Amino acid sequence: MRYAHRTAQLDKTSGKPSHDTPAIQSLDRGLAILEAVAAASAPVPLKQLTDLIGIDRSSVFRLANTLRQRRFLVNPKGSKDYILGPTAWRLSRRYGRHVLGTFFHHYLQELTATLGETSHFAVREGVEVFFIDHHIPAGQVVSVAGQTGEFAPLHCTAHGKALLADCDLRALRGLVGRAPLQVYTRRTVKSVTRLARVCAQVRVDGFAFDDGEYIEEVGCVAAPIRDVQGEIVASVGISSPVTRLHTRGMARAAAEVKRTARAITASLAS
Amino acid sequence: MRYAHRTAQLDKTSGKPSHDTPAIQSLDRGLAILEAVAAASAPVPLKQLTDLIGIDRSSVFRLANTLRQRRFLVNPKGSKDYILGPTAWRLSRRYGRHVLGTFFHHYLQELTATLGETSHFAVREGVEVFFIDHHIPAGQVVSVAGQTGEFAPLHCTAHGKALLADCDLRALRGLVGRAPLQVYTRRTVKSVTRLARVCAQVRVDGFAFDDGEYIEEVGCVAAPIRDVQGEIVASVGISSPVTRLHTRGMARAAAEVKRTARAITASLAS
DNA sequence: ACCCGTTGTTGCAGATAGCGAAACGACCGT
DNA sequence: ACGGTCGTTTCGCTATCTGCAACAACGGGT
Repeated sequence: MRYAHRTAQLDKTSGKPSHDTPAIQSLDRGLAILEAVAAASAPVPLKQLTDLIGIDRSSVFRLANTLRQRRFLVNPKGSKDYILGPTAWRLSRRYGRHVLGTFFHHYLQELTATLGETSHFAVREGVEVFFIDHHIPAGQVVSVAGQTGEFAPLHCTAHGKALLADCDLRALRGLVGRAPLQVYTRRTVKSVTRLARVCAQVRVDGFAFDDGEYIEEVGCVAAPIRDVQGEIVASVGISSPVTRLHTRGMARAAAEVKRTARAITASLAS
Repeated sequence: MRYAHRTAQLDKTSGKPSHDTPAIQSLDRGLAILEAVAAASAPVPLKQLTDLIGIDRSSVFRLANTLRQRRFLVNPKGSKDYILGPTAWRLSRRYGRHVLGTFFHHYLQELTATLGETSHFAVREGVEVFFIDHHIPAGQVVSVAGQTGEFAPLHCTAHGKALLADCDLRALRGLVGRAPLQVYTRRTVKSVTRLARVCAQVRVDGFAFDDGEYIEEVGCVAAPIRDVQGEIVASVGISSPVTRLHTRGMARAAAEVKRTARAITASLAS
């Protein structure tokens, strides 16, 4: 097949051909690539795109590369294959808000209200944490910025550790490889075995925390959200300046975050 | 500002400039337009895009037009302004699946399982129904195709009427204008006043139906989903070949759909 | 009603920017 | 080590995009 099913220029309501302003070739092709990646269920190698849309590999490469620069596409952990990137997500935020926002955002609101800190939802996207929604406290002088649409590493963030909670050493190795973990601050967990122990602890505690392991000044508490089968599908948590997290004690935050996670998990089971 | 904040070629993890394959200009510009529209909260006129990205009107027009042909952008009811289209939505649904899918899709599964018909979620997007998820029955010889990512009119679909249920005559006039309603089949509701009466009935019954008012052969039953404040935020329903809907009786379908809607509404309140 | 400014749309010709071919290089399996 | 596959880069040609400018469709003011 040539490059994808262009909806044949028909005005849906009337059937008359809409005036034929010719398409911009490279944009059109680029969008075809984007759709192809979106349609695929697994990371897509360049080759596959090439014979899917039927033009030269070099062109496909450059188009895909442009999409990557704008983060419509990304390569999972340095692989050459393509998956959808955060910008693609941002597109949806208007719709996404309608839905996801309407349905779950109030959990973030409540969490932020009771704790006075920025709260987030996150999911695991390949080997990274991906933030899908946030809520920022009103009238708080200093607070952590929202991160919706951003990626963060798994091994040194509370969300990441919450999302990894069910992993054992083998699973972790499979995910992050054998290489030593990227170090961001003096507190960053360096070894995978250590990380595995942390995960075990998260399973016990029901929450994970990050004490400036990723960004020196920022601490975080997060808990896993599970679906009906008990699988971890997302995480909810709060971010705070480390100092404040210490002084006010993380205990209360942990309790509230866990409560929220449980509430959401429960609402999924109904 | 020139056309948007390109993420300056930095490989996030290492800070080294990623190998500088130059971007495809037209694709890059097209994506800039897409992002601009996504970022905006209201329909965007061409002019605005033009001075936002700082190139000639004609180019912007042709780029935007290409985006429209692929339905990344659409013009709300014949206006010249741009909003995000269904394709953009489909992209995000890949993420959306992770979330929304995991969280609510099972309601559709159950509904489809008990009734043996295609089920949908929809939201109101401007003056149209927008389908955000669906589930198709397995092993059913004839069933209605899924419509995720598609638009449909409000006044002659079950979903539309469910979404409008709380509207009175004034509200309806504000939404659809004074013009007579577009007629699709002999059954289509033609007048706004009539529509208002139907809405009142929906409020009483707790569900809406469409007896081939939009597409001759397709019938549909839908019920509104409400958020904590009681506002209608979405709808859930099933589509069926009209004949089957008649013979099997719509009563059972209505009951099940209402039950599902109530369950979701309840899960939002928790 | 007329005009004028603004904004959307189409034609055109020139030049740029995108294209394919081919060379290069990285990687894998045998 | 070698051959094959796939990703990346170079290069020169020309198809394709672009900007200009004319045209058309509004809309608001007088």
